Amino acid sequence: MIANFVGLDTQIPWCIINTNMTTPHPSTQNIKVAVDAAIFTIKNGDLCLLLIQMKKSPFEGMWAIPGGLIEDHETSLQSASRILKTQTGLHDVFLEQLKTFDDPGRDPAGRVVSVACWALVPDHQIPLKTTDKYLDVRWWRVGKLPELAYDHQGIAKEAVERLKSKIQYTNIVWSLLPEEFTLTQLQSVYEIIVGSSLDKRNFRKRIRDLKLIRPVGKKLAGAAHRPAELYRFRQRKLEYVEIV
Amino acid sequence: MIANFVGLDTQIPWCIINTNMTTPHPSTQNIKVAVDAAIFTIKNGDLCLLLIQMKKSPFEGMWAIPGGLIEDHETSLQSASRILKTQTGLHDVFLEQLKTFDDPGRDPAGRVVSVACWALVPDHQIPLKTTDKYLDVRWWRVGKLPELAYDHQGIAKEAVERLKSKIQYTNIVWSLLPEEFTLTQLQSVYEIIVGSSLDKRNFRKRIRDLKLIRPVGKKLAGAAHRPAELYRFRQRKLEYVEIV
DNA sequence: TCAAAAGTGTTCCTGTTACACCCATGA
DNA sequence: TCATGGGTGTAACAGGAACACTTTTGA
Repeated sequence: MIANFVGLDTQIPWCIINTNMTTPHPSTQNIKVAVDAAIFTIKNGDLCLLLIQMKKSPFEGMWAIPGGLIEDHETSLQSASRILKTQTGLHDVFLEQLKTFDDPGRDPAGRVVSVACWALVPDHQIPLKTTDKYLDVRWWRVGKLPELAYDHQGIAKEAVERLKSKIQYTNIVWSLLPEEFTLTQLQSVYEIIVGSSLDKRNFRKRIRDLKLIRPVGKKLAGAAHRPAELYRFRQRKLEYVEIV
Repeated sequence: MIANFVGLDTQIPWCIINTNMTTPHPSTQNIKVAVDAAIFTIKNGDLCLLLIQMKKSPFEGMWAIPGGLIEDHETSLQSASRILKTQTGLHDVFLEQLKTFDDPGRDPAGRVVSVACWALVPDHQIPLKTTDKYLDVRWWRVGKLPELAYDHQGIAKEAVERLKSKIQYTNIVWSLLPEEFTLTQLQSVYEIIVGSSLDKRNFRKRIRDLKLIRPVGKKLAGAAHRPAELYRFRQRKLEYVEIV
């Protein structure tokens, strides 16, 4: 099959990265491990990211993605879950690892490797909790983020990309919606995230075929028009869309 | 648009994860940061993973994905690149972050968070380098891996999944092939990774449309049949397939 | 002249896109 | 009765899948 491959070029190897060939097992390693949690929601028709305003120098007054050092006994996801609960009071939402940010210069205070996680929470009325560690906590429209501390601009960018991509082949939007919702609400969430409008009939056909949601049997009355059927996700946990 | 969302259910929150609400900023954190590098190649028609045989207790004699603590001044990718060069002598290949493995119990010797990376290298004749740190180094067929140390079975599994998925929408196979290759070799690599055979005419049509490769203008003679045209990738770096 | 792999187009089918009208309700 | 958003089907199109024979070489 793959038998007659041409041999590898005999070019002289050169090194892209200025590697230091000392032993990779220093007895004392001076690196801290943190978590940053990019928490998204949809508010008033916009995708929003939760940011905290920093109290401590050198980023005093600047906005940042909430985070902190992980504890010796917890995983990064548990740590992110803790941050999520502290800031929003929410739990049991979509939350996963994004990427680890480990540029040696990313934190001016010292070497900190950060495992970035991201989460999706439904729009909710519970007020955000300002702790004494921060000056303020707020939802910011993803399209109009302020300048961010550390390398958090990069984290935000990658998280948004992941969201846009993952919404296409999974059921993660369950975590942005209330338990019961209408098809119009569902479509609206997709439109906000992908950033363009979708055809109503095609959208409904596709959603029906995916079998991720089921009708509840109730209608949402109270508006001056035909009441909408309510739906629920079959699973409120990550499912991949079946590619038949 | 998204204005008339139903309010969030008033169910009583319960906690999935047994979070410990002590301060997330312990002054002394006792966690080490490592890198593990899952290095793949294709040998004799099989997808293979590079494993080292461990010297140290408690995994003495067991096979593992090569890795080590990262140094204070380097990123995880630089660290992985160093490992890659040490083991294979290669450089300038596809290498990216996979996921961070951080279960507190994953290393019996203490808390080690590992940033797993993965790489693809072309089949090459350069012998693998056994250092005095390991008993042995070998390529193992991915379908027949031995029992692995730590949580390396999980790393291997996720890396293979990522490879199978990423081959579909990027040009990463450039890193598994010599600089010049035939369309049959290219198809063979795809077949080995996806695990099923592909139609020759459809494959060539698709590859032609993707415009990732270009003919070199040479033919590979020497076999008792019509000589095959040689091709090169336009870019020997990550490109995403254009979805027209 | 034979064996072996290289190379090349067309038809069919399936899934995606485009598109317009009636329905149920509250005011 | 009117304004508002909810709800529904079909026809055209495009991209993917199935499929077989001729070419070029070395032995």
